[in-house]
Amino acid sequence: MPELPEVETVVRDLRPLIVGRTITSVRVGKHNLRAPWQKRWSTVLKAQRIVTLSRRGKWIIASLHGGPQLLLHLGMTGQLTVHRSRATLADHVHLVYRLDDEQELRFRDVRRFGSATLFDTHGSLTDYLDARLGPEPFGLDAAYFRASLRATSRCLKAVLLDQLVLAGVGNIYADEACFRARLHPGRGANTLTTRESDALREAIEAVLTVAVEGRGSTIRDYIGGSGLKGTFQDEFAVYGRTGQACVRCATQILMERLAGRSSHFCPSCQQRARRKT
DNA sequence: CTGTAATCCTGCGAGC
DNA sequence: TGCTCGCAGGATTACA
Repeated sequence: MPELPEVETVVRDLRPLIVGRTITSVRVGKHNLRAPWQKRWSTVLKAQRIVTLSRRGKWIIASLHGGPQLLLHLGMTGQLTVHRSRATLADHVHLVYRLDDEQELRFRDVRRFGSATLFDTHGSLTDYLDARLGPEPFGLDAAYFRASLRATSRCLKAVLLDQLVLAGVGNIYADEACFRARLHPGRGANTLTTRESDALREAIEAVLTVAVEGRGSTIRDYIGGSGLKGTFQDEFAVYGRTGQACVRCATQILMERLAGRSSHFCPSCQQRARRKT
């Protein structure tokens, strides 16, 4: 599923297509997403102009003129794309927002782990996200990140996936960041030196930046808001490359289950303990 | 506080 | 061809 670079791409793609448009009607499919769609939300949204579209972590926020905010999460297989109203409806489309220009914003999600929720007042959405998300990874405060790592014995992989520590990193970019920082994802977070912690923070920012530039990664389902696939999957150093040669030293990439997720790393470049020479 | 597993779903590839 | 199994970009909860 979409992690920060994919969600950012969706938002950037959709902005010119839907900001300034007015929702004329909402259609709901027969299956619920993660959060059941409340009937009254359709009424609230009707005749509302979309004023801004933004991203926070892996969440998408559409702010409407009257004040309500639509909060969307793509889960593992969510797709958010604009189509002409007359275009045929694909399978697994669960929400359709008709716009005032003969177009529709469609939320397709095969596995239905995604969600769409409406918040009536600005405050409640902020509270909802603040309770779940730490700071954005770009321009992250170095002291904060060091302190966050020092404060826990959990392994790096678990910490990077923890949205309260850092918002937006998922399974792919956690592995890619660890590789770039030459750190084993199983390392205890509180065993890192200051230098290592800083290297990891920089690696996260670097990999996310390049991934955004590449419009994210498409492994199977992901597409941007314009329907285009991402390209960063072609630049993976470790993710999904189990058994293949490390791009840096040619050692075979290993896969290990950490924090309940497949974790890929080079056993030579990313050693769990410092090598005794 | 940790880690682990299960839950919500559908689809796809591997192996038999 | 068809079956079963395991696995998949996430978030949340229960439990040892």
